[in-house]
Amino acid sequence: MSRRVTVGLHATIVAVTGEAPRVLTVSGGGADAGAPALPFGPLDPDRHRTLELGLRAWVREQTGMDLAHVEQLYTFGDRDRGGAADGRTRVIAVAYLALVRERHPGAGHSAAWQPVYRFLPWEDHRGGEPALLRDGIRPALDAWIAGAPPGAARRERRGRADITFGSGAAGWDAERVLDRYELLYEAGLVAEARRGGAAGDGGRTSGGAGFGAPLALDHRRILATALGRLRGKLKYRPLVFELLPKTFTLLQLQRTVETLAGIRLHKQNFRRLVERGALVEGTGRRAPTTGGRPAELFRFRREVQHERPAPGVGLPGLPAAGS
Amino acid sequence: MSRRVTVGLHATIVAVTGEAPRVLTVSGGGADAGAPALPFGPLDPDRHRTLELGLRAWVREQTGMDLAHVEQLYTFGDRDRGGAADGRTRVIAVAYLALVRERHPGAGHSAAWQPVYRFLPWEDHRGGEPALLRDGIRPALDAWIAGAPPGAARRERRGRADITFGSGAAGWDAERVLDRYELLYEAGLVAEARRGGAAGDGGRTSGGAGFGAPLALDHRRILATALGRLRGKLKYRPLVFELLPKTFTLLQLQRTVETLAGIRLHKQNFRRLVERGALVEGTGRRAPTTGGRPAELFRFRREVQHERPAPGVGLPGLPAAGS
DNA sequence: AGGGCTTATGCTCACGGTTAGAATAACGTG
DNA sequence: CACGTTATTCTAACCGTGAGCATAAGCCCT
Repeated sequence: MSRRVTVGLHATIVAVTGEAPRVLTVSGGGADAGAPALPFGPLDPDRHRTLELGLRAWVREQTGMDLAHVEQLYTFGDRDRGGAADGRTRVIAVAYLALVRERHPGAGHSAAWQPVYRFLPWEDHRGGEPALLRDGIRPALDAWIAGAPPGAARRERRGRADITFGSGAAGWDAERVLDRYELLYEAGLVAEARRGGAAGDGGRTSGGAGFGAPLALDHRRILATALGRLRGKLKYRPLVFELLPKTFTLLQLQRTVETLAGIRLHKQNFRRLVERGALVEGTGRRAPTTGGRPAELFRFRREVQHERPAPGVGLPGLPAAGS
Repeated sequence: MSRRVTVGLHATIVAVTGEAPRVLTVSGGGADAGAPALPFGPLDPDRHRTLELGLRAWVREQTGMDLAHVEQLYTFGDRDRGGAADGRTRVIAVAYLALVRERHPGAGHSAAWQPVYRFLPWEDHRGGEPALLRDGIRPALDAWIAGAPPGAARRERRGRADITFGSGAAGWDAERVLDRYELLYEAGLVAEARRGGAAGDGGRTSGGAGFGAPLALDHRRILATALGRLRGKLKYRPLVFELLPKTFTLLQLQRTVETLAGIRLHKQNFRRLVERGALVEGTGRRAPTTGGRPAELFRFRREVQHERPAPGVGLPGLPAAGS
């Protein structure tokens, strides 16, 4: 007897406040042991004219929030990804990334902002390589590597770990968020890997409950996809400005980028890049001083998008785009 | 009464032969006047364990072809995108890009290879800017721009046209394939815009049947998405090698990249880039001569993927990745 | 008022990669 | 053996980036 197909719309809503990227979560529904979830709901084929409109409707309902910038991320459809109450429905998930400025979860809703790096703690390298990586993850990965039969299989694991988590020659590539999460998943080092999926190693490599806080369903995978995409896109699209107030100082701008990219940037060079790219223009006004020389307030020049092909803030490793 | 939801799996299968990128099509089904279609079929929630496996199954059935490299592109779900026989079913489309080496459509199938640039003729700039662009598209776009009320609205159209089709300061950005198709669609300059969608201008701006050959449903939009993604990804992923025989000359490699990117590259620099990136290694053998000094045959070094973070062939405009 | 602290802003220098060609090598052909 | 063709090597100018020094402009303190 044929199963039904349902399409779920999932929103990764990101804001930056207090030098931390945050994601909006709702209280996890049912299946998993109360892990928080991303806002989501099924596509209503009658009421939702487009997928994106359906997403906006669900988000408004669950969080009271209107989304500005929204983009599609990826569609997940494995049979075992969960999300179905019964076994008779096949649930496809279309995941979106949304960026918002405000911070009010909308009164009367159970939505709450959570720091992104609670779920992906190994991704924040602003204070150097996190201790968790050195003391927890790398050793666990080494064990996972050693768990493979010697020879090609083991070299294969070693190569993947080196390239995704950066080691030796290859540095840390901030964009490989999804690769890293998936590697940890396969190695049985995140809690979700033990919820029914086929963990490569049976999960025996890990000691505790896995690294980072879990989310419901495959929502942490979606979050990893979102962060990776966001980091990549910062370089060639002026997305940061969706997260900032109308006027801001260059340091605020820099901090926001650093917060998302998870790395520190050279101040003077960052300033040069932004100004040479004509991404901002100074308002004459200065910001309320915070201890030093007061900074000028800038505003985003929306026109750039109609002037240059790929305006972005430029992250190290890859030169800024636009010949 | 609630409509049903169906998920369609669509494949953009690309190969390069004879200095032209080609896409595999099947004879268009039903609705549209026989325009060719991409291979596709509905997800069977019972039989297809993952979306990608479902796609492979449909492609094998319709074209007798086994796919190697497959990646997801985008999910289309607008209510008016068509694809439903009756009005009672909501059809979501998950589109994929696949790269293949071979050229045999598999005997006994109606599948055929079509040059990609038949459908997107304005995208091939290898011989300089195509005449169609100068004599056909730009004038038509100018008319579309002039059709907007003076002031902000008109400036808006002008800006979009300039940035997507490159004009004046902004050069031609090979990756903006989708932007260009969508602009032409909005301007009523492609045949699909008149099949029921809400064309911005009612289509009155265009003379003939629209630029480029149409495909069934929204398949030309999918093709544009695929080509744009492919062009972008060439830079930081060694995808070209999926399209080449096991050994090849550097010129063959260059021609394949040029073919996809739609632009010509500087020979000496291309060679240096590829060699410095350690993407290939020479076999001692030489290629059968074609008139000049015989070229050495190279092979792809698969190991690079485990050595460097973002190996690709590098297109002009954006420097090659990997610091 | 002046020293010291803090953050903002301006400027320079070296390095590495890219662009654009010139120059040379190796093969077939008339 | 000169010539046309394609392959391969090398150079020189240029540009953007990475890193750090130097100066400016506020505050707080004595």
